[in-house]
Amino acid sequence: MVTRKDVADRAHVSVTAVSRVLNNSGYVAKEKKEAVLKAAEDLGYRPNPIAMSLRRQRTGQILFYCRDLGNFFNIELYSGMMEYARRVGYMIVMSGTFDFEQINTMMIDGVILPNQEIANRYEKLGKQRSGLPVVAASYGVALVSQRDIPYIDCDVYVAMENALDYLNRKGHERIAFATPYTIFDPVGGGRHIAYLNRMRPIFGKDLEKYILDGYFKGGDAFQQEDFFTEGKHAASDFIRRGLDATAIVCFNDNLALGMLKQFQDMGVCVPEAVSIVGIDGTNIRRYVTPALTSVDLSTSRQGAECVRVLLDMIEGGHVRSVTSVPIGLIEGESVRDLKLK
Amino acid sequence: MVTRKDVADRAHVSVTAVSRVLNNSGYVAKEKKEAVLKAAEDLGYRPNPIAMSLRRQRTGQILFYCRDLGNFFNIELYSGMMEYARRVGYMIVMSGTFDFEQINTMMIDGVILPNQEIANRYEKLGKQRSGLPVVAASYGVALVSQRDIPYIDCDVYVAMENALDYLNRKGHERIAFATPYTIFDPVGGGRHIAYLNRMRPIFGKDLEKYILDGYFKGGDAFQQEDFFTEGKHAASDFIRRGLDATAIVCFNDNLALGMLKQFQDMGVCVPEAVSIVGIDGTNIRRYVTPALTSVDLSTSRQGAECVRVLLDMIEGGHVRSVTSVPIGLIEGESVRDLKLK
DNA sequence: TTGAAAGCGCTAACAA
DNA sequence: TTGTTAGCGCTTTCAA
Repeated sequence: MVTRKDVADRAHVSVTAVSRVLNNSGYVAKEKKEAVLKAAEDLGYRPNPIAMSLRRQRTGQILFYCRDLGNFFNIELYSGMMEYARRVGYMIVMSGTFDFEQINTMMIDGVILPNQEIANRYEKLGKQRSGLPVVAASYGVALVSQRDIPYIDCDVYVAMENALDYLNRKGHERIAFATPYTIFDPVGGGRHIAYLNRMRPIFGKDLEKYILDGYFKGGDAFQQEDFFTEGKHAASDFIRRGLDATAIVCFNDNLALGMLKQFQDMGVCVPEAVSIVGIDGTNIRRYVTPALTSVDLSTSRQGAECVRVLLDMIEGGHVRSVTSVPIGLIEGESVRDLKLK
Repeated sequence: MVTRKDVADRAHVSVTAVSRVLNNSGYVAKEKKEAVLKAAEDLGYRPNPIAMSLRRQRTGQILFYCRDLGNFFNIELYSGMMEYARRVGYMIVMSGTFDFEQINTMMIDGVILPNQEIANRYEKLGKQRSGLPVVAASYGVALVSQRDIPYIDCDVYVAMENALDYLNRKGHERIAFATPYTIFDPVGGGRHIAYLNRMRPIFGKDLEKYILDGYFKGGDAFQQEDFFTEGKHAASDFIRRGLDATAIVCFNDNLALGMLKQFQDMGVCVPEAVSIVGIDGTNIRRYVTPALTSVDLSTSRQGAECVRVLLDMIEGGHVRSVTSVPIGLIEGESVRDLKLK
């Protein structure tokens, strides 16, 4: 390994001079400058990134506290983070363990937590290392229980309303909901509440029949969650219950894909027999037939915003408590227009 | 930030003593030891990872030189790397730029290159920073042009043979091939060669009609490649050419999914009208209907092996030139058994 | 205009 | 058994 000392020796100057040349700072005689440059070139000198980091007390790395790449949503969050970070010279490292303590052993300048539940836990258990900035992605800011952490929010209450509005416009009134969590579990968040608010008037006391829920047993925010498989179960239940709903809103795209798959395996046509809407708007929706109609949560944008806000804290010291990303809807082929009937 | 110095002051000992206690090395009097532990606890001391890294000249990080998470194959490689790395206390950072120089600014102990093409370029352009260990994933070791880098190989020649063998067993003789590269482009590698070898006797001079190729224009190993979209084009071409093949082998799963999607959009039934086999065995194959039959390349295993071999170089100094992962086949529902006819 | 020296947080050889 | 010291590679006073 070639160090500044080596360059200095070769150019017959001090390491200080080398630093000045390489950083374009301070005065240094022209000819010495050239000598340094040449020596550095000859030796193939490369600055040592670790030493740089130690010196400036900054790693240029951010932790995305997540391990599950099985959920396409996380992949998109991550992609958004990567792209933004890359442009501003940062790196994203990904890791999620059961042990927050491990965060303290990492070379990072800040942490991005993937949701409120983990953020809450972090507040309680993890905030050991003083001064490490943290932001969290959140899904309905009204449900955030404490505000010590800035949130980059995506309002899934609105997302659910978008899904239901869209289905209404297509003539659907009786709409079921599939979620892996139990319907009153706060983890379900705004999606659950919005559905209940909108559908209670429609279904009255029959409402709970139309809710396909509770597939995750002993739910734990840290477990690897297989939404796809639970979606298959939800589809089976839908048929078993003989529901007369014309459409189903799914907790997320992975789950929607599971339902779609199971329906197709059972010979139930989508969208002819039943329509499906996902939530997330992940890219994967394009890969299936029928292409999934899904609520667009601007996920990669949310990832990018997480990085932006975090860097604002790291570099500028600014803290903004909540940032939001827009919600849309992406039409696919998984919803039948009943008005064309 | 609390340092060992702070702890030392509070415990009325030297920093050396603190180090010894915290590292369980060397002698230190029992009562001092306890004082140190208590002081560290009181102060909430955490070792500074950057200083540790500088000291031991090791970052505990490995670069996966890749940026494209749109290809499920890369996601699986990455997952395999992450899991293995996690178990041995390393982190994987992911980044791929057009500029190899940037690698020199990263806090990493080694690099994993995602394929031979990039490895070749790296050899030519990048090997600036001396001593940084590198391994590469490869796809047919016979095609590796130089051996300065250890390869973790996955023999896609065999993979293609597996696909064709399987199709033969199911009664398919006339089998087309879809690839985004031109058929004689070495980038295509073993898949191409194996196909040509096996199908030339079948198709004779008509062979090239059955090859749907060349969709990537001005192919560049660094570009973001959209296999899915090119798969759609390949499917359209298949129909347009009016081919009488009963099955198609696809370059990879993403491309296969594109073909499947396009066939379905055009009303061509898979596998009734035409069978499809992918190569990769990515998890995504389960998400579509019909589930994709695909050659299993042990991708996450390959990712893990990349890390294992690289760590062998980093920590042990051992170098092994080629490591291989097994090839299998995962049955889905995208191949029709013609023998049941 | 230049370089010696101190320091970022940590470890290890050495001396006491 | 303990602490002083030098050093990992780099930057930045500070004095010359």
